[in-house]
Amino acid sequence: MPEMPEVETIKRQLVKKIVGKKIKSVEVKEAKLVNLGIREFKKGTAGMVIKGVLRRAKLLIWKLGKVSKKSKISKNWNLVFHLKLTGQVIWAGESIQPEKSTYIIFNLSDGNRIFFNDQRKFGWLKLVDNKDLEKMLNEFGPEVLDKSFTLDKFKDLLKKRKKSKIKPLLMDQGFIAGVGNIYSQEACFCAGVHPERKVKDLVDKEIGKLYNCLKKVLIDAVKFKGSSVDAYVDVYGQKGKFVPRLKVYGRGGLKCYKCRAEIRTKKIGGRGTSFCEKCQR
DNA sequence: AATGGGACCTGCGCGC
DNA sequence: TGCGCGCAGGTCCCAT
Repeated sequence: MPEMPEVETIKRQLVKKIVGKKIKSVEVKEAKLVNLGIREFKKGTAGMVIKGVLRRAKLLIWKLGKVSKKSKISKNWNLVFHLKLTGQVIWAGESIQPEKSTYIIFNLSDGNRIFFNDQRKFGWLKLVDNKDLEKMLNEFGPEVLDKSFTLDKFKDLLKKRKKSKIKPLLMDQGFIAGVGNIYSQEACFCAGVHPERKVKDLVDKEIGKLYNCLKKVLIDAVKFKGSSVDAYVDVYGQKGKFVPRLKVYGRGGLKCYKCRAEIRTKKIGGRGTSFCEKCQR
């Protein structure tokens, strides 16, 4: 399912393909996936130029602008995507056809198209102005790979959440942004920290390890274009290559790569969580 | 403040 | 073969 590395992969690919392109028309086949009425949504997106593509947390953001006759930007909108569990953003040239789960189609004026697919229909697209976008983005904690996210910053944030279990906390988007069920488990394994450890019981050395591991895991996952569990594919329909490198996620009942003990799976904070009881204390 | 449960969806794998 | 069931997970909302 798409977490930061998957959305980042999509963003990087889209930057190369659609920035500067104009949206000629938009088709919406499932009204509940967009925040406005279909007519309004189309009105706000068709005719706009894609000025940029960004990512924040697990959100994909298209900066839209309309160029007036005097070639001044008259209106600025932002199209925000959340892929949730099964959303896909597909770059379709002329030969790739929509499928059952293709609910939104952007027809670009160069003849190419972008599909938004979502087999479970949990994902959404919201057209918002700059002010609403800012409000939306302010709800998130820091980006793990941002240079402002220092070890001291991480420690400060942890001080406010002493009673939390560490693994669900890492998935809390208001705490830090972009980490979901896969990479929180991987970071805990990498740091040798049991996912149910309370923040207040973590010693400095463990916090340091968690900090380094969070970054390492995310950097590596981006490098391998994410993990294709569930429906995730990149803009070209290609699977991410990180799954074979996952150490605990999805490995319940298998042997720990480090100590050969059996990986356990347990519900923690309502989410399936795999870990090695021997390596993670 | 933190946790637990349900809701939203649909495809898949399991057991019979 | 086919059916029904439970499960999966990101996020929000409500309750304890």
